[in-house]
Amino acid sequence: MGRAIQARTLKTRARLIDAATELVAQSGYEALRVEEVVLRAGVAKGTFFAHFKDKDALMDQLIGGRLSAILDEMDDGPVPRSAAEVVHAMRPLIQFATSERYVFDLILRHSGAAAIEEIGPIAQTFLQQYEVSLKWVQHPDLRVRDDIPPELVAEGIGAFLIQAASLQFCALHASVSVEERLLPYLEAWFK
Amino acid sequence: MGRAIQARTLKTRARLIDAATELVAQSGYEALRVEEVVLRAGVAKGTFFAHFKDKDALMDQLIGGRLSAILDEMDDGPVPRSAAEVVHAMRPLIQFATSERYVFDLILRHSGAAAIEEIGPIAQTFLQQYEVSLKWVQHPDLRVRDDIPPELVAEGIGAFLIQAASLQFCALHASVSVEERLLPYLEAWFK
DNA sequence: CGCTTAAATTGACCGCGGTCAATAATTAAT
DNA sequence: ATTAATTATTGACCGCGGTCAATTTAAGCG
Repeated sequence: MGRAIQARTLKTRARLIDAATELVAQSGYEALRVEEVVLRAGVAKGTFFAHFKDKDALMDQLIGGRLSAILDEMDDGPVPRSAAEVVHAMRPLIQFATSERYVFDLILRHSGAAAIEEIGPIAQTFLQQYEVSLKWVQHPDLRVRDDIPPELVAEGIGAFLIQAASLQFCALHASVSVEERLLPYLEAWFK
Repeated sequence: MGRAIQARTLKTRARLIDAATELVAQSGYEALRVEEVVLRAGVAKGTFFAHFKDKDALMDQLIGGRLSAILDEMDDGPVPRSAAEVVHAMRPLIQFATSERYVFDLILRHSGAAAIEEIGPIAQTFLQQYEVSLKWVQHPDLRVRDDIPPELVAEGIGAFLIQAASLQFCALHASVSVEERLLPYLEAWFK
């Protein structure tokens, strides 16, 4: 057993995250530089890497936090009653995930974890999305096909979310909005 | 109007690609270093970037080439007659795409193009996959649901391929093989 | 052949993520 | 308080992708 975490450690960690959050608010995720974070936080570069395995680990936390908050709001809201309402309810999620190409790529890259103990904030949100979707799909107000198990439908919604979002960045499909693209996919699950 | 391309240019380009291909065969895609490629090709570092916009552009070509060759073979083979046969026919594609985490991430990152004139080799293969899938789905031997348009089913197969492949890298789902995971998704499209 | 002009090549240099041995600050025990 | 053992912090340094002004090579022309 090691010792308890020092108060200093938590303070430094908070300063790093605050600095990063401010910089992201200013110039977005892609433009974030570790050197600028430590400069603003008033610590040395090495300190950053004592707190985060790498730059991606910080991003995982920042972006995972936002995603989780959005999913919490989705979960608190009313259960959608049609494919169109599902798409509408998922708008904030898609909006954020596709706000920057860099963000979307990072989400994909962190969607799975190599080991159970390594599951990070973003990977968590994929489970969260599955659970919210499953809850909706199992609700009687939402009339889903009864010849496909609800678990599969919930997983399928996740797959289509990714598909719709990734097509967002594709010039061939840029004319159609994410919502319009997602709708026909989802309608295939409904009766 | 510029001048014609020099023979020297083509030779240098070929030497770079050959060197890269050999190095990948030796140690995989992730371990590839631009410095090693130019060393083996016998050119300066700057020359590499005169031929490829960045390292990713080389990877796009190497990986896109392999994917395209695999899809050509899929297209030449017989049309699968069931969900299980579809999964089996797609095995080589999944196999290669999930051979390295780095490869899969790169494929995702290049799946869409920011502008029409920028569509690279990997983005091309997504169209190719769609066309092969559509051909299968429209073939009378494969009995697909008739209440969903074939174009949507073809797109859906692409989405499920990505989903199944990405779960491959997730510890929570590592026990199930990609083929086993893909099958129930596809069966939802069949009658 | 020279001469001009465009294209290809070079390698020193930069930006930035990430490492690590040395140092400083904390804690626990005597 | 003093000491010993942990933990946190530091910043010089490295690896590697990518840039660019300078140089070399080749193509087009009289």
